[in-house]
Amino acid sequence: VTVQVGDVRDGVRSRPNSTRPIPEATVARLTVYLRVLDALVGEPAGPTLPATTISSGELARRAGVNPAKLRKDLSFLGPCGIRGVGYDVVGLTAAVESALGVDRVLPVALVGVGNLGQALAGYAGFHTRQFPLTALFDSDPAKVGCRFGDLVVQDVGAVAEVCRQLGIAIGVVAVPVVAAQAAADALVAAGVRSVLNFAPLVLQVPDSVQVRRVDLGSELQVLALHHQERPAAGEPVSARR
Amino acid sequence: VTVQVGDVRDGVRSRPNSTRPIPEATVARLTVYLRVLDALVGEPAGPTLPATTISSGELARRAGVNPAKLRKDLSFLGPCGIRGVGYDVVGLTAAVESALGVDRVLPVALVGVGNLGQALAGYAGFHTRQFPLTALFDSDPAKVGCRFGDLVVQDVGAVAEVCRQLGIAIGVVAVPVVAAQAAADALVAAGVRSVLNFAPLVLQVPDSVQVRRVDLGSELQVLALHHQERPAAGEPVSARR
DNA sequence: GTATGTGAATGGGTTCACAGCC
DNA sequence: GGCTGTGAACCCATTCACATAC
Repeated sequence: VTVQVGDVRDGVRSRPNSTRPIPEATVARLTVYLRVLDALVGEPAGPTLPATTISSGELARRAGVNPAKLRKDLSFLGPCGIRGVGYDVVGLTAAVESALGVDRVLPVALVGVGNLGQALAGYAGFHTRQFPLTALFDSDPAKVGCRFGDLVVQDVGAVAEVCRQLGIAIGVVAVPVVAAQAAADALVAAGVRSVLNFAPLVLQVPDSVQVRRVDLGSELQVLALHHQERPAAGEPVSARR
Repeated sequence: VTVQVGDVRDGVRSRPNSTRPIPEATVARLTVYLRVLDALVGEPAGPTLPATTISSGELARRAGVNPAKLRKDLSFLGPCGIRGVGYDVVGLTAAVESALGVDRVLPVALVGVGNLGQALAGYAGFHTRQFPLTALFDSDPAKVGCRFGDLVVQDVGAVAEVCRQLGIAIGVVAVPVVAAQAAADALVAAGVRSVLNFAPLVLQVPDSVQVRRVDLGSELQVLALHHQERPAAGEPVSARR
């Protein structure tokens, strides 16, 4: 099943597509469900059989979401469960993978092989079949030429040319703040249209390029705000009404 | 980026008296505005004066959002601009900081000092005045006892006791998947009510604990899905300014 | 004239509740 | 009996447009 999502950005709305578009928020959660499903098949399956099927309630619990929300999310893939029973684990996994388009191979380039860059390179979920890490760049002459795994670090000045040659689809920016915009510019010049930015600033890119930000500081601050609003630890939340 | 488990359903509602509740989505963007504002004061200010004031349009452009959205967001802080002029940079900075409660000091503990953990420890925005990195833990006997900066790595078995003693408010989980749930359990046992999780799985915690997930794999997959939906690079790379 | 602040309108996402199927 | 799938209601969030203030 090839699910196609409508253009999110342009004002060309009101285009009742043949296939329903998958909402933004649902896409984000589908990746979570996939994580949970993958973990499921790896499980010893406990006392029972290898748990060939799972209910929306159980899957929702493991994914940390509301069961109704989960069912609604999965409904965008078309009917993929069995009423009165649940979802077939391998079948559902396949359906979600298909919706997310895991068959597409998107070569990744990493700009910045400092602490963070090296950590990312070794991170589980990176360097998979879908996202082969294909090029490394750094501006530090001491790092250029070094090998990490089977890749050699190249100078950041070569980003545009090399990425274009290798057909890089996704660029990961893991350089210090001061170098981040230049790195993004180089990726854009190379025709990269998807960027994952770990530097704590907002990259300026053309509309045709999508950027996702991962910002530790922001995450901490959001946690902090909720922290002080929560009731002190210890007692049930129902304490004060 | 943000999957949050736990009780967030009515946001900031529990405080009828003080400021109006700030919507979830707005809080996330306030941290971005703060980033942009901080970058502004550090700027040489170009040909003009040190730019003591800034318009919603300019600030929105730098933050990558719609001007109307930005004004609506700021309106939750109460009137803080000057009509016909714009926002005073230092005044606005103070207002946003106040809304985010940057005066609250929340000690942070880091569980897992592998590649990722070390990268995080050195990350800008970590180890600030608001979020002092106060304890390090790892399960690897080779790492226990090592010093990073002015901290000594302790065994992960000591998490509960040490975190409680130090009054740790936020725990960061940067261990491999297999060890993540145990790490979270230890943090929860220590009374930590806010967790930032970098392991690619959904942590199971009580409702009284909030978790934010940062998952590289999920980010890549979301990028990937949008990637294939976008039109191939066709339009001119119009100036980003 | 210019730019903020904000009700009102619009759109998207979540939750509910129940119909439909096993 | 149990569980999925989904319209409908509800709620949050974005955008619009203009009154308001400088």
